[in-house]
Amino acid sequence: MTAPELPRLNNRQVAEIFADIGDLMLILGENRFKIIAYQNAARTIAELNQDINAVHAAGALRDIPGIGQAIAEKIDELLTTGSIPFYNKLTEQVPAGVVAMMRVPDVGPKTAKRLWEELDITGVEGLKAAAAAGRIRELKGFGAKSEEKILKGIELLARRQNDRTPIGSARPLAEGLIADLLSALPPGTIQKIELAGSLRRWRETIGDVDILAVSEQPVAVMEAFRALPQAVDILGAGDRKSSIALPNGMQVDIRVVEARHWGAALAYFTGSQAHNVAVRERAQKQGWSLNEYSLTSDGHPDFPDGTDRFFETEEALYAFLGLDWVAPELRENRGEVQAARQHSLPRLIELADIVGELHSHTTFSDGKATLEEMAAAAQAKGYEYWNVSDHSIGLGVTQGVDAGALAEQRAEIDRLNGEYAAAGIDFRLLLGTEAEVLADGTLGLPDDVLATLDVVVASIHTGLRQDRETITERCLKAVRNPHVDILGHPTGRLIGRREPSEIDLERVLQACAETGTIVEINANPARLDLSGAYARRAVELGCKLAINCDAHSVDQIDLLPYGVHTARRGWLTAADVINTRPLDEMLGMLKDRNIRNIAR
DNA sequence: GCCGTTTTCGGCCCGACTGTTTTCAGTCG
Repeated sequence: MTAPELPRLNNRQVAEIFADIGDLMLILGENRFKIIAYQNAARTIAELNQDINAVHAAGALRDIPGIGQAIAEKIDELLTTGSIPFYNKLTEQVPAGVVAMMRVPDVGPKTAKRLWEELDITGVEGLKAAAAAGRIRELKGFGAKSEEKILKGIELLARRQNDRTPIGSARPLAEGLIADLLSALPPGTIQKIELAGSLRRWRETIGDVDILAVSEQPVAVMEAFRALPQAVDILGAGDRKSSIALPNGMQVDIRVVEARHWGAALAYFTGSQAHNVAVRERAQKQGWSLNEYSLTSDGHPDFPDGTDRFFETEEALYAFLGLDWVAPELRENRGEVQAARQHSLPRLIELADIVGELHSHTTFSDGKATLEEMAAAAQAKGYEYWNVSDHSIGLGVTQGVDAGALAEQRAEIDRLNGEYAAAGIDFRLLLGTEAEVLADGTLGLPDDVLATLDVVVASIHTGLRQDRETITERCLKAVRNPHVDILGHPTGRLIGRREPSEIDLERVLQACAETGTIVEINANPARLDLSGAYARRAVELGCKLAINCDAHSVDQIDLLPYGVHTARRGWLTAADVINTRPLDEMLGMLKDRNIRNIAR
């Protein structure tokens, strides 16, 4: 008798189960360090850049930091039998809706447990009704204000569709807030102000916006902040710390510190929590306790306990602990603290390293600007080369280029390149296409047409719901086509709106490494595809990458920083990215057939 | 439950703010 086929669980689904275990244990009041272990495991699995099933099959679960014997066994149970007895026991003890109540701001495990046990409330709906009916004040330690807070929290929860906001929405909002705050105060009130938290680390989604400032007049800053027109709600109002809610439900926290606290405070509020813990452990070993203001001696042989050391910059703080300064994008406790100690952090790619774009659109397909307008904008931005890569025919939703349109584009590009050359401008247009990878893995244009182009990007836009084997084989077929230079937005995800396809990235990236196909980091903040984590994996497997804006309008050329910071989250250096290279060198890194087309 | 450049046992970050308290527990980041 063979075991019934189990549905395959992806990393996110496995991570959710372990996060749920952590939440259930919180409510049941289990040992907090065990809870932290489950929470860490959940986070690690969610951010893992390899398929958990593959790691499991290879017997390498224990190699994942934060996964020990007990959790490895539970993952094994889950993947081989489809369930975890330990987890089942927990869910039997706590009604399903009780964990969900913890999503309401200010409702934590203790509160949720009391609401359930003492008032028999087992869900957010019941909580809302009880608060509205004034039943919660019956509990010792709760009053009318608690009910108000709960109702407000539920409202806030409903207003934001997702827990986290894509960085592409959050960053402009946050930058606007800072600008408005500065203009609401007399010049000089704020000496320093910076985004901290996940925005400074350039995570792809943002929970809360964290702003850190230095000012001699913290109260004035607090008042101006809470009076901002974007504040639909005041969630906290202290002398040095305040929180507001924005119309989209996003929470913004501001904190004002003294100038001498800046280094420790910026490090503290940039996080991540896991990175902070690792740095703090390092400090402790040296006899220092680290908080958001300073290092305080605690068991240090040379300083009496309680001696403070202040740092005006992060660099000074890290240096004091014997660490190189760690770029915020790396602060996820993925080996960066050890590398900082060994002075082996990579020299990360920077925005200025990018000299060319290899994926862009014009009115020949679904772009908003003409070829000439895009070229002028690109040239004005200082690019050295620019690949025009309109959608090929084959993508149903938009008009695409065929051989005739490509000939037209070639003529226009030749004319413009001639003008640049005559004017002594160091800028070169290339002709390519974003070839549609059709459902069977063939491309939207025939090979003899692709062979005439300078740089071919191949992308999947439709059929993203194909099963894992089908979409992987389809993509592999495109990658193995000798005319395909770049694999565009490999997973097809749209952050917060569409999950990545089920594609087996490990196999695809291996094939890219073998064939010399360049892998794209699509800089559009809705995509960021590959992600930083998978970009790192791609480099580990021997791939080269390209960071592309995929601009459909002149404005979208400005999205490049999202791509560069994503690459930095993947520990990438300029050497890993081909469009940091001068034109000839870049072309030489493509599957080599292109050289003959471009040399003239 | 995890982990090790003092440890295979004994640790595991810490302060601000809030609400309901007369000294603190809960939540959050």
